Amino acid sequence: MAASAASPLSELTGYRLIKLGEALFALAERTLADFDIRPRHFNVLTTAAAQPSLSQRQLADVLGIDPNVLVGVIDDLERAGLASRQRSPSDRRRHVVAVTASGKRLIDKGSRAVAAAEKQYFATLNAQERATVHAAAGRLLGLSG
Amino acid sequence: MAASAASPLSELTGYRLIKLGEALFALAERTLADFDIRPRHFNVLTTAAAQPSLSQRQLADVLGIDPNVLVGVIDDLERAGLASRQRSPSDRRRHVVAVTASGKRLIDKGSRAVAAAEKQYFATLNAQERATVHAAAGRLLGLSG
DNA sequence: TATTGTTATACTCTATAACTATA
DNA sequence: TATAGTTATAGAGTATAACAATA
Repeated sequence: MAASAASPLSELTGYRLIKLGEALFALAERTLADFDIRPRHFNVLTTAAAQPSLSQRQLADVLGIDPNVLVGVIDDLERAGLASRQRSPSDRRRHVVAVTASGKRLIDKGSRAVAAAEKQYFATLNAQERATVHAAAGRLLGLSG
Repeated sequence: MAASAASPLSELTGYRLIKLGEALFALAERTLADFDIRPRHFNVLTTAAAQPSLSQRQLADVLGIDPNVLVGVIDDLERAGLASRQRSPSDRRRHVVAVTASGKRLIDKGSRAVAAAEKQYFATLNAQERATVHAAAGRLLGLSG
């Protein structure tokens, strides 16, 4: 039993999942570092690409991050040539975030790399275990899929 | 499918588990706030209680936190009367962390509260799903249990 | 000289609230 | 006046390295 070599809390499922989340975030960070992009930036980029009509405010709402944080992230993405701001003609207060061709290529490459890293990380789980974890996490998070 | 209402990354198991970990950390924070203690402090306290002979350095190693951070945590625990530092007679450089009776009572109450909060949080999972998630997380983290 | 605990420092991240420009 | 984006500021958290006491 691990309780003598680690925290007694590691017998709690919630504690394990907190640690697992931290480990997976670190894995994402390492994996995406090969493409000079951080997880949050990659998340913003893929979401903007999937929903090209979103304003910064809507993007911030969808991703659950503060609008002022998004400013810096999009600054970085613009500087790297991965996305660009475009004023909405109908409401000139709004900035619609457009992903460049370079940004889309990075999404493709990054997604493949992250999926491969995940597959390796979860290699000790069989197909059924992995499906259960995936579905259970989705249900607990209130995702419809 | 959730992809149109959230990040496309939410189809990745790793992304879901990162978000799940964040949600569970927030749940632990809210639950333990009733006892005026934070998750990290509770973790240090329970580990020190389970292994009374550990020095601060060993405690830091076991919990994977920096020794300088542990200083502040133990300061807080001492101030709250939950633990106390005791110099090791055999090596006067070392501080062994002793948990007080009050600290042990808090461990009992806090553990019950956290377990109850978890049980409710995982209520939508059946017994087998929950067992699979628990075991899978343990295996991925390299726990022996 | 090496190690334990502590302190000091700087850096990152985040949260809040002003500020501008548009509506 | 209200909202979108931006900027400024302060606070929390963390990481690194210097430091005093002990080995």
